[in-house]
Amino acid sequence: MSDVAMPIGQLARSVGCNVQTIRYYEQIGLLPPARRTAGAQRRYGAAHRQKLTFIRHARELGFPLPAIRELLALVHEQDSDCARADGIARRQLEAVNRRVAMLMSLRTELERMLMHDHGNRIRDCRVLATLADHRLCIETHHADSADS
Amino acid sequence: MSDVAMPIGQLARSVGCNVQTIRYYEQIGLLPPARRTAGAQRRYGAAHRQKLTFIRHARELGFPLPAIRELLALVHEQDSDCARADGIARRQLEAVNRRVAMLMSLRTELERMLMHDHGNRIRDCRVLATLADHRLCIETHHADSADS
DNA sequence: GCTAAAACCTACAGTCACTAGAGCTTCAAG
DNA sequence: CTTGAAGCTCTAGTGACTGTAGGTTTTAGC
Repeated sequence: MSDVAMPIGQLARSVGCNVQTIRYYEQIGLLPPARRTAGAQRRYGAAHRQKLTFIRHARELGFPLPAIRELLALVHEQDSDCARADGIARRQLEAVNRRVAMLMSLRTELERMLMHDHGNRIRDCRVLATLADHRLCIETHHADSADS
Repeated sequence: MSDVAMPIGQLARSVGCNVQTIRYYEQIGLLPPARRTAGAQRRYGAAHRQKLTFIRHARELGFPLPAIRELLALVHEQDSDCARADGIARRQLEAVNRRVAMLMSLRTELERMLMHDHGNRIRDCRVLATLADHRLCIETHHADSADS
């Protein structure tokens, strides 16, 4: 894995994403354009790999691309205030908390559906009955924009 | 909320989704086409509302539309086996479990990032440092197809 | 130097489950 | 009969990629 003049496929393997994703990031301006060989193939160095690692890690943590763009910009303002990065992370944490809470209640509901399903004919199927009638739910689990 | 000859907006309000969504469901064949007035406006009855309620509830529980299509088909086979509906719900439960597990570890990671952030200049920012270097994470939190 | 295969390139379409908008028509109340 | 809300179709856009077609470049072996 030589850092110097890496082709795109090698970079992709080394950070664990796929090739199209890298080209996509370049296309939307998240990654700076790579330098090219005479035959117009992309070649990457250490700087690009670091940036891509940062992006992929943030994506794994669920940050949306606009937030990542902002975070990347912050990295370059070494002397500016950290509060903005903290704010972005905090908002992300809140979003994660909302999603966890909702998923937990969905899980409860699904487990309840499955546990109480004693009929083996459709007409006695608790799963289908529950889906057909919201009143059979204990908890409320309304998606409030925390779906994605 | 008279059940007879409801226009689309009223149906939408009564199940808590929006109008375009209903038209979309009809377009992709998830809801049967509504009957129309002379002026080609859709009018719905109780059967449509029940079906739509079922669909929306399943969506709130995170079922993807193809799974819902299958569940809807099962409802009409009153005498067939319940196992298929159970299987669908069980797969959905597993997906929810995977997502919860991942989100919990993301939350831990985000909390850790925020808790340890004592520098107020970017160069000491734990949030940015963690994103830049995966080795600063305790837990692994790699998204394995449980992202959406 | 030559060949073959792997890897690369661009450009565009598709995914999922909607959402938004333009531009027009119909309905229901007064 | 008028008016304004609500309806209609059609098309495009969202986010974050993924997949495909059809062509070019690179690289390894001989």
